[in-house]
Order: sequence, then C-alpha cells, then structure tokens
Amino acid sequence: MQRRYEERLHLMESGVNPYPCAFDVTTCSVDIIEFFQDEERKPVSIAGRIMTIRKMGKASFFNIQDSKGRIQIYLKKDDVGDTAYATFKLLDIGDIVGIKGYTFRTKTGEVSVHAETFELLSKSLRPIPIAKEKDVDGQKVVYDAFSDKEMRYRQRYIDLIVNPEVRDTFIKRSAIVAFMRQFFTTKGWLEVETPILQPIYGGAAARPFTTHHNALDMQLYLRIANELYLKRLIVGGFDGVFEFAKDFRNEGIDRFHNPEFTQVELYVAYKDYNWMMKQVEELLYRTSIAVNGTDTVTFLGSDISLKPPFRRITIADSIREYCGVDIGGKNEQELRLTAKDLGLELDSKIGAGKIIDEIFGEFVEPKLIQPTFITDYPTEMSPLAKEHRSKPGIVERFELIAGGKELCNSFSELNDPVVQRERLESQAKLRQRGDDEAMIVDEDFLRALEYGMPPCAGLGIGIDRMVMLLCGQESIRDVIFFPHLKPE
RNA sequence: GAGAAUAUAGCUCAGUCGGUAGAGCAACUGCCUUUUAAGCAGUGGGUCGAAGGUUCGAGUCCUUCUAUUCUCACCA
Repeated sequence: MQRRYEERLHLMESGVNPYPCAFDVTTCSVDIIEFFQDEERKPVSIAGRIMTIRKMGKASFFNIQDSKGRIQIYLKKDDVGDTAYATFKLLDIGDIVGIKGYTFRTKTGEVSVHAETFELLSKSLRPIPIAKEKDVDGQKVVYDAFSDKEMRYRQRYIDLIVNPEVRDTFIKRSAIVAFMRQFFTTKGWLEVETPILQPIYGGAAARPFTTHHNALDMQLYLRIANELYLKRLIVGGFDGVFEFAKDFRNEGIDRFHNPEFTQVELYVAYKDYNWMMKQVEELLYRTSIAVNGTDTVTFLGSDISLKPPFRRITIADSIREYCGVDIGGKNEQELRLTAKDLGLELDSKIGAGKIIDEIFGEFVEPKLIQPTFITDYPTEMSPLAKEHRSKPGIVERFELIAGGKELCNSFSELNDPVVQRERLESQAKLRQRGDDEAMIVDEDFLRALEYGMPPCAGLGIGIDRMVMLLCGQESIRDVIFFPHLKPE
C-alpha cells in the first residue's frame, strides 16, 4: 500500500492526474462482445477497473471490469508511445482506467479492444483480492476466491467487485421490487410513505427499537410495521395504498432475520382475504416469470413451483394432516396436553392461540415447501383481523408459506371499531401480564376506525425472503447489501 | 440467550510431538510485441485475533476476552 501512495505521487509529479473529473464512455464490455463483427474495426471508448494484467515486455493484455462484465484490452508500445506505455506499467490491478481504441479478435479468438489511448481515471491505493479464473471444459474454475464471509459483508464493495454473482443477486432484487411496484401501480393503487418514527408502535407483535426526540423531549419508536398508518389512509378515502417499508424489530439475528428488513404492505378497500390470495398468486407467478423467466425456483435443494393456484388449507386441517391430531374445539388446557403429547415444551403463560401457532411452527411449517396458503387462524393470534364470516373464534387470515418459511401475512381487516377496541384492550392486559410483544392501544387509530373504514383486505410481504426465494439464496445476509454486524 | 467451529502474509490456505514462520496467487526487480490461472529468473513481505498463564522455549498447551460462521431458542 505504501508503494501505491508513492506511485500516486510519482504520477502526479510526472503530470498525470490520478483522479480526473470525467471520461466519455460510449459503450460497455458486454455490448462490445455482443455486437462484435469480425470485419469491422469499431471505434470504442470504454472505462472500468483493471482486474488482470498480463505484461509481455512491449505489449500487454489486461482485463477491465465495468458494471456489466469484463473485456480484454490489448495495449502495444508502438501504438500508445513510450511515455504512455511507461505510465501504463505503473498501473495496478484495481486502478480504474478509460480506454479509446477499436474492437478486434485475438489469435485465440477473444473479442478485445485494441487501445490507441488510455487514461488513468482513479488510482487504487489498496490491493483488491484477486480471484483468478480458468476455463476447464467450458466450466469456470475460480482460484483463491474472496470467500471470508465476515469481510464480504463488512466490505461489500469488495465483494461486489470480486464476486460477480453477488452483483447479479442485487440487480435481481432491484428488478423484483421494480416489478412489484409496477404491478401495484398499474392496478391503480397509490404508493405512499408513512412515519418510521412513531410515538406508538403497532401493527405486529414484536419488540421495537426506541429512540428519543430531543426538541420534543419524547420517546419515539422505530416502526415494527406500517399497518395502522396505511389503514388510516384507507379511512381517508384511498381505494388502495401500498408502501415498501423498512421495518425494525429488536430481536435475534439469524439467516432468516435481520434487525431492519423490508416489507411491502398493501391495503385495498372493499376486498377480502379470498380476493387477496388471488392477487398474491398472480404477483408471485408474474414476478418470477419477469425476473427468472420461469415459474420454478430452486431453494434449499427443492424445486418450488410458483404456478397458481397454490394449495389452500386451514391451520387446523394442516395440523391434522401433519400431526394426526384434531385441535378443533379444544380449550387451552386440552391444547396444552396435545402439544405435550407431541413433545413440545411450552411456556405456561401462553394462551390457546399461541399454542396452536407453536404446534404449527414446529411440525407443519418446515414441511411446507411448495407455496401453501394457511388460512383461518384463531382470533386470539390476530388482533387486527376480522372475525370469520361463518366460523366462530376464527379470523379471515392467511399466511403464505414457501420453502418452509412465512412469506406473506394477510387478512380481511377488522373495521368494527368497538371490536377492535376490545381486542387491543385484551392485548394491553397480556402486556401487563408480561408479554412484551403484545400490542399497545392506539387511540388515534381507533378514532380513525370510528369514522368508518370500508371493508378492506391487507397484505404484508417480506421482501428479503421473497428475494431469497427467487434468487435461491439461503441467507438473508446475501440479499441485504449491508447486513447487521457488530462493530469491528 | 445456549452450544459447536473458526481467526496464521493483501487473498486462499498449510504448519507433525512445544524447538527461531511456509506455499500458491498478489507485490517488487529483470527478460519477453496476440496473452488469458501468460511464461522464465530473482527479491521482499508476519504483533500467528487480543490479553494473561504454564514452560528454558508457545502459532501449537491452559484461562479470559473479541469477532465471525453454523445449529438451537425468540421472531418475519
């Protein structure tokens, strides 16, 4: 590194600006290769980072990498002159250069750029890890790949330079979000923004991050969900609203959880959860086709088909199917015994709904690899969902499970302000008993409902998990640029 | 929060029974005008994650700490 600092000074002394302002780029690596025609000496101007250098005395080959890929450059002393060639010899892997020249094919058949002039665009002072690759029978073999996961996450910029598949994943993530946004927008729904700093957090069962507003001298929370604000907008008269939202939950970290994560929430007036299931099927299928060109993805070693319709089964039926026990009509005590028979150790504080959720999460969910709508949850587990139109004690709610993990959560939204108040107040009681994930009574939200909210279907989709599924990535850290790590 | 594993050169990794630190690539110096893991000859490069301890002597054994990875718990 010391050497490179000296080189930078040396270049400046010899009249080369190591950090010029701009360079006129006319094309990119993959376009040159794609549109190459042998008879043609097409003039090009291209820029990128030097990734390999092969010096052979008075001529050299090197590869540059731009945002699309790599291309080989041929540089000959006779063409660029003694001074320029001497400057070239001072360059390092990692430096960013601009080249003007023309396209040609080498003796060994590689489409390349014959440089006529080149210009240093940015001097790199730190060596980047070099991964060399070789074609063996058409397969790319990579040697000495930059693979230390901690460094890859801490210094994602290097990961992106050195490991092209990482870049591809994030490009696909962007395409997924762009497609979903277009999907929602063309249906006529409005993209909105709601507060991240909230005086009362709500909309989910989770522990929040707290922060403090100095001027107002008040405690604020980073949102755990945006549900209650979006429903206020439905009260306000919008037919459909959605928000791609960073949410924050103060909980453990593993390969499915990051403390900040992205969720899209959607609320559409006059619809119910049955309608929403169709929307989810259509959305997943079309997104997969749009970004992958196929409706099948491979995740954790399983082929998953996203072709509608997805299987639908009630949570009670799913437990009957996978555990062979019937939970229908059982009270808390009976459910507790059932769970014990299945071998589950349960906290004595949790109620009937939570017991069902535990049984489901332990024995059913991991087995649901193909996309499956689990429907009709116990009311107790779902304080914001509307009572089922025909089944007592049950709400109109579904979760979509795929690859053994929850991807979406949705319900026919509860819009009876009196019932909603009762539900939140019983949450408050759970809270007093020590359940720090129980919800808080949000008086303004209840006031909004009292003015009248139309029937409404709501949906939340975990974007990170959806990207994992569609990209075949097995860790959430591989679909978030900068996953949370402890400080170095 | 619990358990297991890992931490050695810029990167990827060896390092035997405790005896003065090794390789490939990268870097540096030569040679080389169509190479592609370019080649050939030579050179330099280390607080062995941190702090203690045992020992004549520690990369290696012991203790504590830190970070990461994986699994489990909580959660989406």
